[in-house]
Amino acid sequence: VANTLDDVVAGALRVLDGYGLEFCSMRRVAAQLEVRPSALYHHVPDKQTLLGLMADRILADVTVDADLAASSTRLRAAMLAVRDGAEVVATTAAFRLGGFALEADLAAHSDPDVARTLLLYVVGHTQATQLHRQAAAVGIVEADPDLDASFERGLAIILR
Amino acid sequence: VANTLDDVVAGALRVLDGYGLEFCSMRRVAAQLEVRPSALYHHVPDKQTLLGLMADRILADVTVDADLAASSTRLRAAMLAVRDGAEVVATTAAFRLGGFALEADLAAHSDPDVARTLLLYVVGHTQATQLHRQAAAVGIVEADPDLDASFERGLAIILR
DNA sequence: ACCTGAACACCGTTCAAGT
DNA sequence: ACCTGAACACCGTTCAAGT
Repeated sequence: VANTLDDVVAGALRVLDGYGLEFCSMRRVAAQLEVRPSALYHHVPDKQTLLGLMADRILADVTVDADLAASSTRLRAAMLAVRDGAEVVATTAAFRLGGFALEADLAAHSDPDVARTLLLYVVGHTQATQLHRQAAAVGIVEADPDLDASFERGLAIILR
Repeated sequence: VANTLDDVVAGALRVLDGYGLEFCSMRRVAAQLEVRPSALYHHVPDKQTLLGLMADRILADVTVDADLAASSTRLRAAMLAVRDGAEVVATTAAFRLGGFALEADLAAHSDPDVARTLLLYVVGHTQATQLHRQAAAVGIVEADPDLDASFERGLAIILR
C-alpha cells in the first residue's frame, strides 16, 4: 500500500486536526500512515516543507473577490476548520511576505498595502481566536463569546 | 553562584538573541547559566512560562501614549531589538487576547477594537519582517528593502 | 519508487538526593 | 533555596539496505 505525497499531507492534516500542532510530529504522521518515520523523507525534504504543504491545503479552497470583507471571512473560516489551522498558516506564510498567493489575489482586488494589512490581521486574529478557544476549553481562561464579532469590527476598521 | 528568576530570564534572552528561537532550548539556557537543565525548574514551572516572561521583558520598556502611530513604531522597535522577538511575543501574547497589558494601554488612548486590530497588525507585521530578513540573510529569498515603509503604510490604513 | 532498520544528536520534564 | 544525577519518553533527520 504505497503512499503518495498527497497521502502524506492528508495524513499530517488528520494528525493536526486530531491532536494539535504540538503533537503533530513526523513520527506521529508516520504512525498515522502505518509507516516508519524515515519513509516520510522520501516524499518531503523536511518538516517545514510538510507544514507548508499543509498550509497550502488548508487554504486551497479559499476564493477571493472584490468583496474584501466576505473574502476575509471565508479565509478565516478555512483556517478555523482545522485545529491550529491559523497557526500553521501563520508560521509558514509569514516568511513568504509578498510571495504569498493570497496576498497577490487580494492585491488584485484592492491595493497592495490593504492586501497585506488585511492578511496579517485576518491570520493574526484567527490564530488568537483558536489559541484563546483552546485555552478556554482547558479552563485556563474564561471564554470570550465575542471573538467573531471582534473580528468583523477590526475588518471594518481596516476597510473603512 | 546561585541564580535568581531574573538571571534565568536574562540568560534565556541571551540565548534567544544569539541563536534564535529554534535553538532556545531549556538545555541551552541551562548551559548558558552553567547549570544542569533540571535546575531551571526550580525557577519556572515549564518552558511556556519562561517564554512568557521573556516576552514581558522584551516589551517592558515600551511606552504607549495618544500618538498611536508612534506608539506602534516603538513597540515594533522593541521586538526588532532581539532576534525572533516578535515571534516570542506573538506566540505567548496571542492566547492572552484581552488579558494583554499593551492592549489595555492602547485601548485607554483610543478604542478597544482599534487597539486590538493595531496590536495584531503590529506584531504580525514585525514577525513577518524578522522571518523575512532571516530568510533573506540565508539567501532563500531576495531581501525586501521596503519593509519599514510597508509597516508605516499599513499603520496609516488602520489609523485613517 | 517506496520503504525498513538502525543509528545520531538532540528535546522537555520529573524526582530523589545533595548542600 | 538552589542545584545535581539519573532517568523517561520523546524529537527531526540520515543513510545503507531491502523490495
